[in-house]
Amino acid sequence: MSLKIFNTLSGKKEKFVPINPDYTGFYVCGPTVYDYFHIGNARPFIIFDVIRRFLISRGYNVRYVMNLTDIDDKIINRAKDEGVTSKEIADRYINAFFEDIQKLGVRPADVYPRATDHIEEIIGIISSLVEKGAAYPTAGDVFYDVSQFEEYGRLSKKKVEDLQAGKRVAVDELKKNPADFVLWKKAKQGEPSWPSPWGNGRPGWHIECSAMSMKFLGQSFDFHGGGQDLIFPHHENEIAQSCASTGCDVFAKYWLHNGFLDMKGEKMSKSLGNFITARELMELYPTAAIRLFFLQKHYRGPIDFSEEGLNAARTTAERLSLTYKKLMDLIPENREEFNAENIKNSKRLEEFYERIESLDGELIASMEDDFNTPAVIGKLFDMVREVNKYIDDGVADGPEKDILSWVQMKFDGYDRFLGIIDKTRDGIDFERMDNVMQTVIKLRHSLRKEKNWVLADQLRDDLTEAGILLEDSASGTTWRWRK
RNA sequence: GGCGGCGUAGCCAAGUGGUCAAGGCAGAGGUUUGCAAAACCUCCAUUCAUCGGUUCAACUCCGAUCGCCGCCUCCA
Repeated sequence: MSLKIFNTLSGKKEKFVPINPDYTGFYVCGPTVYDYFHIGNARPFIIFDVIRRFLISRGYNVRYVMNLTDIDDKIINRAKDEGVTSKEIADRYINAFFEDIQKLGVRPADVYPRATDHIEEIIGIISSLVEKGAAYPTAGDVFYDVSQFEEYGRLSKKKVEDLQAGKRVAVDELKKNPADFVLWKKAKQGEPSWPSPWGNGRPGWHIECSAMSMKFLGQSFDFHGGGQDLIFPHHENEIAQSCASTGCDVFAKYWLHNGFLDMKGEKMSKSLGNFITARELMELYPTAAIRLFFLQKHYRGPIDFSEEGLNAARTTAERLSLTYKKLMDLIPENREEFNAENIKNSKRLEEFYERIESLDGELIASMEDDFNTPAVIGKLFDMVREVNKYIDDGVADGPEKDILSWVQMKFDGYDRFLGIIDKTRDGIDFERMDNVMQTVIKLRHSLRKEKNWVLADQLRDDLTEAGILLEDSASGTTWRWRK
């Protein structure tokens, strides 16, 4: 099987053919750091990280870059409101960003370039565009001349003449063409600015991504990801700037765009005010549930945010984690290397092995088909049922347990890119807690031996109140946190 | 006005031109259990927005209609 990816540029699924054999370049549009990011913003952070981790697990050497936009109108306005510098605002929310993505189980990018650290590169690109006649300076501003770029509109499938320019926002009268966009903005009084050949000013929004992606990944690279709302104008403009300046045909080869998170049928956004921040949501739901909530839906489709959906995802995540914990508990400390030869004389083991092996193939195939995580999760739950059934039927020492360590390795493999199995013990010193609980369980065991059901039940009920669930089974009593 | 997307069971959500369609949540019954929990088994869409067309065969292809959403302005 080979990896197929839906490319916005062609509007079709395409086979993945890396540009460079040594590494795979992946650029994702990161946050503008003027506030905490909301749960809709979190979607690309999660999904593109999952895609990147899957690529890594398939053996690609991925170089993953996410920019931090640390200079723009919103940051400047916020700084004015609070009476602090733009840099203070940016630093504050960059720190918050790192805290939040870590809690969301998102692996850090390899590089997080900041716009303000790349003014020199940005000016370099603008200069070359001006030299080539692709951009024109006016009184302190520099605009990109859309009419000079034939391919303009290819990504978004828009024609410049069909755009309703000025319908909602007045067109800057300095522009030759309403679709032209600003590369360099003339400094206004009291705003942060940098010197340039066109006077003091600051970069426009789109140019930083061209500058930083090409600096870290080269003129042509494999993947460029972002939200669907960035297709136009942001990504269209990035292509125009980059290709006009370097003369290369391909800027990013595959363009990936995630769908939106809706709130009651409407896009969640800061401007509509219908948002909930990621950090607020993480107070209410475990990370695994939030990730599952996103991954149970294909990344290109819309998701409707709902409490019911999140609650369902929480129950689902718990089911998965419980099975994983069962595996862990059954596998001996000094596990034997699983050898498929050892199961040849057991029909039961052979069947189990083949069933898991076959589901494994289907799971990976689904992931390779444009990262179909909902189908992947479906296969994973087929496995969960197989494993639970297998365990329910009883597991003896030896090959019967060894095969479970093989299954656990499979699960670990999937979770290296999905990140939906809760393996944590909520930060509590689990060793000690477990020692205490073993004492309690022993005590209750003697009560049950005496058939003192009243006390035994009360002990269990009280523990449930305290947030700890006791579960009795033929092989003994186990405990877990109540969610 | 232009462009793009979506409409599958109570809810969420995959999928295929040809055994009347994965998985999850919720629900019903059962097995197991001292009870509980977990787990397992069974049931839960003759139907895939509507109407036409192509085809031996469509939910899957084409057209139209209705409904919803997004982009064309900052936006993940």
